[in-house]
Amino acid sequence: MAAHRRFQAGSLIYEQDTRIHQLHIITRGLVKLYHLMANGERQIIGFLGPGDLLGGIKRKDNAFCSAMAVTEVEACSFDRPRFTEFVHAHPDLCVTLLVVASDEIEALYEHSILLARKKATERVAAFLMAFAARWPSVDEEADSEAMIMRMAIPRSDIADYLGLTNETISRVLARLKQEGLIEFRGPKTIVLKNIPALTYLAGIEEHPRPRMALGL
Amino acid sequence: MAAHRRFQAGSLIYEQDTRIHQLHIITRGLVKLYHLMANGERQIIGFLGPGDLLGGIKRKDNAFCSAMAVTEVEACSFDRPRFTEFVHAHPDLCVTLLVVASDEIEALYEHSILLARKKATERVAAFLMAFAARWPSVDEEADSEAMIMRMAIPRSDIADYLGLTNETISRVLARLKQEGLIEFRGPKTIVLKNIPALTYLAGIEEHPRPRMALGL
DNA sequence: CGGGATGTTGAGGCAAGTCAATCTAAGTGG
DNA sequence: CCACTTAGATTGACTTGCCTCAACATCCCG
Repeated sequence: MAAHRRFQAGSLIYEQDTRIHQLHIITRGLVKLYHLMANGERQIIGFLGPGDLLGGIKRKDNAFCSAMAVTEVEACSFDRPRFTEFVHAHPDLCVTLLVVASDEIEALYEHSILLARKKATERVAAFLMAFAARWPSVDEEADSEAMIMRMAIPRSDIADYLGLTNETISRVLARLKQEGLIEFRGPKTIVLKNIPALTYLAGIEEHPRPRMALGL
Repeated sequence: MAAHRRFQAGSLIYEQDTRIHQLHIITRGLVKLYHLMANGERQIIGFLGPGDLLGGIKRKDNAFCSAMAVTEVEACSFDRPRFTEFVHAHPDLCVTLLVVASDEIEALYEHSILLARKKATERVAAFLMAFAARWPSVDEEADSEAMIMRMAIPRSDIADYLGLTNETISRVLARLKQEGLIEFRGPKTIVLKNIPALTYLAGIEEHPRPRMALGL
């Protein structure tokens, strides 16, 4: 029923406005979901990683977003009709998926607030904390509370996710570095030196519990 | 199992960070869902009307948003534990709810794009069209393609929903009026005179099909 | 017919966007 | 292994759309 699939970095898993044939449970790597607008602008809707469910449960067959592998990705893939069948046959699974979906809705509420009301600095801080919490890519620094984080994604992806531009991301990161909250080991590796301060900047009321994310 | 309830305009149905006891299917009126931030800013997450499901299906018992009746509201209300039981016992209902939830997620994707990328004019145009489509409050104008719309909500609610300020809403509406796309019959009643132009301004790719919305 | 809530309009400021010029890092082929 | 190449990142100067603050107008309800 399920097949193991592999996508190389940069490859499209499915494309906006085309039919989705499969549903994937990601086992390795990072996926970005994005939507292209008529004018060519791109909005990144979310990122998915190991344990997350992609290409979901929806009425329409056509994708609202494109899904692209950021790093190399491995997934366990199901044909949609067979999965739908399976869900119908297993009520408990269906209830579980409903809870996952409601968690996703709540996460989107929070992201709406970020996009609608937060300033660039707050957005970037929130992103760093959320990313670190969800994908603790590299281990903690030996001596301190710091955390070393490998960012697979380029600045422009962060920008398109946060509703900013890559220039603004650069400037904000530069300022955070200057203030001693973060540090670089090359542009893709960031050391979070002062996590409480970043959390405060992010304006986070509550620490996000780990959850299974869901992408359509 | 279910009880008919009535909420007067302006009353809280439930409050952010408090326990939700009931779940409501709205039968009349308009509800707004909003979240207050630490600094006192308010973001309106969505509006719900007849047929929509409020106070839902979620892991946590605590509400992320407050829900407030905008107009007088009538609803069919269920105790949460009993509803959960009922869902477990009726797999088909569960599948239906899953589809509703996925529609909601897709709608939130679109709203994220609006908040992240659209300009004030586009946001307002999109809001007018969406509001008119979802709650065709008053009939079409006899002679033309125009549509008369009664807006129960104040400018500040539109602003907080679109991530703008009430001043900006006023200015944009003034400009749309000046350009002949809309017209006023008092500040709460708007005539949509040129729907194609508004749709174009909104940058909508696809007309939203009617759907059941869901609020947490 | 007041008076508070809501809506409109104007002037000025600022955060982030835009455009453009480097700078750097990570490959790539000789 | 090193020069070359190119995509990505940074930094600076300038612009702009929306916010802020403030004054005024209008609506609605007793």
